[in-house]
Amino acid sequence: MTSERDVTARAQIRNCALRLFGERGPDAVTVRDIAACAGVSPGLVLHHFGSKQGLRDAVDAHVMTLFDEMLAGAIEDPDAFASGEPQVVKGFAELFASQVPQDSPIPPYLRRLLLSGDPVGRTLFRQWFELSLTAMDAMGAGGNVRFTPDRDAMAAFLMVNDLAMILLHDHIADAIGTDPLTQEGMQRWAAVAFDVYLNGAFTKEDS
Amino acid sequence: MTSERDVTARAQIRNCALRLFGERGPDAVTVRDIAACAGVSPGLVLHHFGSKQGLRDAVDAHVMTLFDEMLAGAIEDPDAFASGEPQVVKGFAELFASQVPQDSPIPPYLRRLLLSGDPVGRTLFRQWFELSLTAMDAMGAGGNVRFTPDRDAMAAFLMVNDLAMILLHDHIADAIGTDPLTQEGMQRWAAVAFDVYLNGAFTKEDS
DNA sequence: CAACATACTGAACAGATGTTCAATGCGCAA
DNA sequence: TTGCGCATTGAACATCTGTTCAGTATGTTG
Repeated sequence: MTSERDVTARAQIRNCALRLFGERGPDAVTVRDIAACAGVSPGLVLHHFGSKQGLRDAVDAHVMTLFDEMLAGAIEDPDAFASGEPQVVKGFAELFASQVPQDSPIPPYLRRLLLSGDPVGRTLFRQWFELSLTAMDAMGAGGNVRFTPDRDAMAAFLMVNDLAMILLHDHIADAIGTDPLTQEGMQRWAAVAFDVYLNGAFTKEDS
Repeated sequence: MTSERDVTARAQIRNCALRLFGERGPDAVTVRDIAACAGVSPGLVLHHFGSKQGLRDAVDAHVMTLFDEMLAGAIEDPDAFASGEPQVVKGFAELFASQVPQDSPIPPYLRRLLLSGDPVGRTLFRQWFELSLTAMDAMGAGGNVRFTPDRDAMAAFLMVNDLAMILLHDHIADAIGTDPLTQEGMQRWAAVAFDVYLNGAFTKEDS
């Protein structure tokens, strides 16, 4: 009897919570809001998830699963890793642009996850940072990335630059007039990033 | 009769709201929380600011004023702008590290401002972006920054990389083991940024 | 058919929250 | 002193919110 799609009411509730939590923040969303969005009674939300906190945990777990699948799919993809291309540039940002639909609730939720200070976000960042380290090492072994004395800081720098595009993407779209999470916007952004990472941003007056 | 410092109760309330809003988000902070933090009664909060929304607006306005002063001071400072040094690198991030105390409530609040999607954050970003554009132009005229076909995207890229360090600074501190908003952490971070912006991050195999 | 498990509803409740308001204290001018 | 204006309090109120629960429907198993 679900109106929208052929998904269980439980999944419907979880999806609504994911979207609303991302848009307004969990504290500004009531159980009744979620129930109304999912077209069910408030009681059913608690019936399936025990409590609002339980629902938050379930949404967190679901998002982590989605990310895991996304990364796993990307790693298995022969075109993505271990090729001759510089991988940190077309890292998370391009992965997002290719895998995540236009109006996906994931980016807003990711924003909250990384900036709310909760342990789930910390775990996620840590996980991605480890991945960035190994990716950079692989690129270094392939001769694509310069040697640097501060390996950790360099990996963090490149990764954070990448993440920033996702976190600030609305502002960037406002500023440069193109949404960097669309295909063409990503090309424009990647062009600049590639240029800087290849040639730097400053002139060398001494060379 | 204020216990903490020699500030008016009104300012005390505003400061507490700023700190608590930044830490937990406005929706998770009650009027009673703020009153307790400021050592006053809940009624006084509403007496001074009309409503909770009024207090939020007042905090926003206060933060905007602080940023204006910070930027105005930096622009007037002969050592900061219009020198021969590359300015976008030691832009907002270093400005923050030098002007903002260790446990300042500003960074957490700035995070919420930029990522909550409200118009104040949008204004702030826009404002800083315009500043970045003029700064980059000045550097270009001075011969410090390379010519680039996509001026807007380049300025946005450099600025966003800088902002990211502030937004993600807890995560970065976790990952690399040094807080990039301290003096030594900033030096480490700036070293990497300077290196990349001067020499790039990739090797050129064709040169 | 009967018994049961499960999905689901909607009313009800206790506590929290934003807000109002009458009352109090206090400094200051007349 | 008297009176006025402002800061401040704390109780009270209406509403909202998370949660509980008794009850209904439906499909499944014996």
